[in-house]
Amino acid sequence: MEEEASANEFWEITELTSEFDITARTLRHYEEVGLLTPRRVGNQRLYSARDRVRIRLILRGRRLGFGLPEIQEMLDLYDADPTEATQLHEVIERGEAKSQQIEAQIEELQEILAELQELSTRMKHRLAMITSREE
Amino acid sequence: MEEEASANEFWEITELTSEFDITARTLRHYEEVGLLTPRRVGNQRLYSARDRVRIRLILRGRRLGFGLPEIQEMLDLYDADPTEATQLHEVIERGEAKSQQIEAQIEELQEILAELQELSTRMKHRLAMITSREE
DNA sequence: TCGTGGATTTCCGTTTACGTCAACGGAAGT
DNA sequence: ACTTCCGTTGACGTAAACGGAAATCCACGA
Repeated sequence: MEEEASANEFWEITELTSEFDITARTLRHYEEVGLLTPRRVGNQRLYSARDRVRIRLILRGRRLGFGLPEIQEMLDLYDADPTEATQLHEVIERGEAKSQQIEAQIEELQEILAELQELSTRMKHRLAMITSREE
Repeated sequence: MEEEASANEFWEITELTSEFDITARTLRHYEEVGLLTPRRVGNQRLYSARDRVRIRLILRGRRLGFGLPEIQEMLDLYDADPTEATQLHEVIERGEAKSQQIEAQIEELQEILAELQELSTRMKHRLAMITSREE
């Protein structure tokens, strides 16, 4: 009975490094560039649930080849809470721009996928020819 | 009447730089790492139609965030012309592995897309609220 | 009080994918 | 012959995204 109170609201850095399989250096780097802003107790970092969500989003973006500034933009979109109409317009515009970009990206990936699958079926046919001839 | 014969079989480097909007350095770099192997006339590079196809594929891969070694792998798959059954198996395996990886990538992109679109509709609703209240 | 283990800061190193000179070459027009 | 215009080969520079080592800090238990 020492810290069970307030139900694990925060996480230390090493907990997250093992959970997400990244290094502490990486988390500190994300902080350096402004992607994360964990609380401090003394000089020790404590990450909130929101931070964890953001980490998940960042890593997904990285897997997909996005750069950190680009990921920052997308996080900004999620965070946006505009009250004025003009600001709302702006956020909607940027969101739809990103959407279109991602749609294009999906289409290009689907092209590659189709080509790979066609390749695969060609090779399978060829394999069938060979093995039948070899009997 | 000086070079119309054999119908523009090859391209010089600057033709390609303007066509694909990349620098000569980039093309030479792709050659350094083995992605391209243009012919030489003297020490001047001449790119074939096949080279142009590869350049297109390379640039598409780059847009999608793939690294050059990864692009090399995919080009190797397209180039593969295996005759032995074991080699065929290998190519098929690698091709299907890449396919699965790309499918996963597409799914993650679709998640992002869905989130962005949801965000957009939320913002549009909010905008509608505001503007109607302001009349 | 000491040490020990974990966290932090600082700073230099590394990889990838080119950018950017510098120096030179060869063909083409004049 | 001279300039002009690509083109070439080094060789070094650079931005992004961390890696890794060294030195420091610091709470906690024996």
